Amino acid sequence: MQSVDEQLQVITRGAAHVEKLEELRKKLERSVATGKPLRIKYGIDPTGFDVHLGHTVPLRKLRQFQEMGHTAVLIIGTATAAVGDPSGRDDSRKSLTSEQIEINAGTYLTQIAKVVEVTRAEVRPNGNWFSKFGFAELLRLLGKITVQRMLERDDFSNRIKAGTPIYLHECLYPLMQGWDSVEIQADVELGGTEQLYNLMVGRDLQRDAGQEPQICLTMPILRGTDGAKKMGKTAGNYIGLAEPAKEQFGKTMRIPDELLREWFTLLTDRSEGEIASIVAGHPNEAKKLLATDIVTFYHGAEAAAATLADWNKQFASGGKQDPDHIDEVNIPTADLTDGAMPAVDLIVRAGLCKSKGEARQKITEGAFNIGPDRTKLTDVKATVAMSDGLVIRLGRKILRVRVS
RNA sequence: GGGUAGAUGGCAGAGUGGUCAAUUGCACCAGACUGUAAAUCUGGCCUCUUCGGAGUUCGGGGGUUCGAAUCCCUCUCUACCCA
Repeated sequence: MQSVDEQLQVITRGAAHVEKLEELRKKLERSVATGKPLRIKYGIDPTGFDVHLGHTVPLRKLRQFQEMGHTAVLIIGTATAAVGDPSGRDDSRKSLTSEQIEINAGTYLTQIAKVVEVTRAEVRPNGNWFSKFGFAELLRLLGKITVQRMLERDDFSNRIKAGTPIYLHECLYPLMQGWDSVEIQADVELGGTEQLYNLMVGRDLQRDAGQEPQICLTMPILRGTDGAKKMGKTAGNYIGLAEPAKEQFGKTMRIPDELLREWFTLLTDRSEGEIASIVAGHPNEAKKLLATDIVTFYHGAEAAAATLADWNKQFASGGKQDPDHIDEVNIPTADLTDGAMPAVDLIVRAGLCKSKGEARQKITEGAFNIGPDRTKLTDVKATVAMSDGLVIRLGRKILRVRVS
């Protein structure tokens, strides 16, 4: 096991806040002395299907704890998902049915496994204890916190000001999350900065239950590909762990330059000094490196190299070439007339445009071209002579047609 | 329980009987420029179209009218105020 100072250095890298650092040091000292690992809690609510890079910020931290020999405790919020976390929200969450939650929980775990060693972690659905929770226990839990304290948090006071509703059950959420900490006897809980309130409730409840309060370790919120909003499903600015290498790479290349440092810090293990020198260089090169790092992590070094090669081939200044790996679309011969097809139909069939009208517009704009010499079609009524393997392009999208 | 104000395209938000497929902003897509970044400019952004138009839209349902997003009835939902 590494020394306390070494561990502290790893733990605090990239972290936003540690509550409290001194207590953490004590816990680590004891752990090193006794050889007993700390219990590191991280909770995730299965509210959707995609785990994205934003989630990986605390997850990566959890992995680092694992690498140092501590125990990761993953709380799957099967019970809390039904309530919905009000943190950082300006409206209430839609509650999910238990079937949805069940399905989501499964897909979440397989995705999380890309970051954390799930097989070595304790996985605890919090429905396990909340389903047995009695009304008397609930009342006792509710008695631990005042309405004033609940309402003073920013999320709620903003919503009160804005006039958006706050439902009573949402107030239950922090208590439930805090109770999870008691159930699993957490030493440290990880979360985004917006989680601080919820994490602190855990401390209170643990103290109340006669346990040593957990350390609250918050990580900065990762901004999404737009560089403005928090990465999330609703904002549509996220990169999913399950996305293909090409998508992850391309999306990373399109992030604003200002995001580079933040992303390097929170999404890679590179040292601060290394990051500083990378960011000082040309942003385009820095982004390629970042994109390669990310793709390597989720798809392996080989895939990353291939994706980078494709990228360079397609976009490197000078000759524009087609990448080696192009997605394919199948067109049955039966749909062709004399071996040809109207360009407009082809574009829609290939999924490059949503409607024929849009396809016409794009053709007029000169966005559509085909074949090895990039013949630009500008006539809305043009037909395309179809041959197997024909490459069609619309803007930055590129597809190979398979005729069968 | 009583009262008031609302529900318009992905979001915000105009429109209050015909000139409304619905101003505008954001987001989004494409073109030019570039580093497929940003910024900027241009075009587009319900569907179909023989490019003349045509068809379905303004919470749901029903009605008035030659004609409704706009008026009436009703249902559903939401916020605010009073209790």
